[in-house]
Amino acid sequence: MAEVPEKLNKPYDPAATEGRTYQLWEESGFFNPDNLPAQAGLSGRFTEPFTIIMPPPNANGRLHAGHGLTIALEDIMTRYHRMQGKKALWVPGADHAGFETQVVYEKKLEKEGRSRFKMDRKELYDEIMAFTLESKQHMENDVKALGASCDWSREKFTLDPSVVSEVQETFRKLYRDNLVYRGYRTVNWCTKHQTSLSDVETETVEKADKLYYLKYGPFVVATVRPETIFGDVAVAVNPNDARYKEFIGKDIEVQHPEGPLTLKVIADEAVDVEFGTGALKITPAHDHNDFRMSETHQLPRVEVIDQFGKLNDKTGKYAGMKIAEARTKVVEDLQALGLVEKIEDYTHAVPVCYKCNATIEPRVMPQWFVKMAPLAKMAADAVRAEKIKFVPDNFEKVFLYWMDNTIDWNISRQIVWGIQIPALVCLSCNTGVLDNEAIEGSECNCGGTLTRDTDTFDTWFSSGQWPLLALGYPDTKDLAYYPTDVMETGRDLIFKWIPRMVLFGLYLKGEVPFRTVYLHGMVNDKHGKKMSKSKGNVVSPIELTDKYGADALRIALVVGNTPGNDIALAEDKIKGYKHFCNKLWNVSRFVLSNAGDTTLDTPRPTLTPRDEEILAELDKTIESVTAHLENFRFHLAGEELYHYLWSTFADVIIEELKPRLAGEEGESKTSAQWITLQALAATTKMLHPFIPFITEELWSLLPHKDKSLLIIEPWPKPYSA
RNA sequence: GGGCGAUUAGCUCAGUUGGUAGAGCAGCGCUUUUACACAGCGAAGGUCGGGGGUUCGAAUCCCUCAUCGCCCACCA
Repeated sequence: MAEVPEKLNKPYDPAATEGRTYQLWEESGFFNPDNLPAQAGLSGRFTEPFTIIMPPPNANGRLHAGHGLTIALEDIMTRYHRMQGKKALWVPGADHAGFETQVVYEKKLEKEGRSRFKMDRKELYDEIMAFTLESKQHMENDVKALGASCDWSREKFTLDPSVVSEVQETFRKLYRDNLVYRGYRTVNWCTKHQTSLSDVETETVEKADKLYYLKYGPFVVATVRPETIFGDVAVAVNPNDARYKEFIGKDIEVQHPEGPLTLKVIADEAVDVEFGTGALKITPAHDHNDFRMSETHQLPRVEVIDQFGKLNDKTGKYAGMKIAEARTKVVEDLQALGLVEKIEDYTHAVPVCYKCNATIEPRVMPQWFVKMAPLAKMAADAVRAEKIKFVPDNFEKVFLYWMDNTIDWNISRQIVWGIQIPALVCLSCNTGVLDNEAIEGSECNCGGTLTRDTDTFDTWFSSGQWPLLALGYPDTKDLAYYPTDVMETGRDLIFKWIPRMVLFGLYLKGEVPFRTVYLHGMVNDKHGKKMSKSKGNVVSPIELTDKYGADALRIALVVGNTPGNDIALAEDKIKGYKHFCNKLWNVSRFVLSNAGDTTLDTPRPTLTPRDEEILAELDKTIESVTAHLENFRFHLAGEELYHYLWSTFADVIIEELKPRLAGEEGESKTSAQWITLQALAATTKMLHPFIPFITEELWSLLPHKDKSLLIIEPWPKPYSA
């Protein structure tokens, strides 16, 4: 009788096993699809590609729980398809995460009593680079600790020289195709971080404010920002508003503490007759809507607030005051002049910086903008033509709504940490040209000087091209993996990231970047509350891995988690799945200690009718689990395996076969040994994508000659097939 | 103001095409007898948010109401 492997007599110890197993996998080279071997008796394996590009984690810290889910799901897909014989490629990456990393680093500088505004551009860049490269290593180790079977030989960093040059080349292409332009318009300005932000980098918060009704020439206007009165250039009314018809097109005189203003009365459909008094003061330099009206009606733009959120010298005695202070003072002075009719309480949504919650100030600046309409149409058309499938499918509607309602995308950031925009700009006339189409320092058509644009790209400009960049584009070596199969990421990126990848993929390569988008929900704390440092409820996936093993964490994250829905991650649940791993370990111990001379190579013996039933039940499980995995129902696949192993295999089959296994040598005993071994092997294989470490370890202990690593074992097929 | 999601056991959540409700944890009881005390087994626990409809049959499909949550939005 075969001896039970010594290892099985001790409880499974994830901490002692996982590192060694991961090393075994890496040494095998099988994470790299180029190395997947021909297998005896199996033709056609490892020829057809299956590709996932990993959303590159930010290289500015450790992984969080959401990353754990990402790794678990993508690894399940990659391992499943590899076992199914696909040439599976999962490309890892690291994101320099421009603004986000700069914010992280600024906090570090603040703690040290330093400030980026006092640092030389190069000095700051080099320091953040050193910090990022160090963080990147920690991040990569975390990804490995979770068991990710990704091809490290193909890892890409968003600041790799080849990536940088290709991102800049895309900008030049867009410029030549007239899809990017230098605009002078209001942008979302963060006064703390001293940079503009795209719309998706702002959040809106409810704010209790006051609505001031100001006597304004013959009108009364309602405003929450009386301090911008010095920048007013017009009064707008609705063309159909009978009350004001007589004033349209005329000039009026408006009083304020710094003297009278002469303003034009304009008519614009955008003015809501119902709101306030139906008359609106227009401040083009400090309000997005007003700016738009200034374009339609050719109005001047008078800036009265500077980049630090202080009133400038056009405001007379208010110059140098911060907005809040100036507002109080201006209202007092207007009241003294009898110009305030009434003040109402008013709650409205204001945009804030998504990192520091500072109120976003609309500010007129020269910046680069991507013309979105034609690109968005390509993306929307591709989705309408079902080139991309969404899981869950309701996200398709969200995507299309977004693509049908785009506004031009501001890609200039006034930060050093990122890819520099390859352009020269004229500070006199605000035009810009490509860096390779003019000489730095040369004269602009307007007589000004062309200087190097110091701005960097919005990080989503480079991330948006990631599926191609990660495959080494424009190098064609790996383009056979494009379009990729699945893009799996958090549902919060449906706006920030997914659309940009789709439109850049189509624009650069003429093909969608992925065939399926799988969106997972947010990983929240055990009460379903969002994890945040300030609440102190953040859990680290690595701490959980250290405590319960990566396997337990992975399967706990996946089972019970439906696509698109948030998950409440309780430590108890992970503990429960650690018990499950323990169960699998002990089932294996029992089966192996009773296997006798039977191995996985033993030909199928004569089975009893009951054995046939057992096999039929296993077949049903194989078919069902396979169908779930093919259709992105990972939570159901995991749950079904859980039930099969525990409630069926352990509780029923093993208990029932115990007498036969303990009985006399003979056909009945042999068939019982054969069937328990087969069921155990099939279950171990099917569980491998979910709990790769323990299953690889168990596989190494199963009696089977010419055994390879479990990661390239063929996926089980029904026995009746 | 729009859009989306949720409402199932004490808590957190599953339930793929409609066929007599499931998991983890908590609580209760039992058990170291061919695996499992880093436990196992068992019992208990739910009129599946309310109402209406379709159906032989509805947690599942349709309508409606209520409550909660998320996202988007140029009513100053």
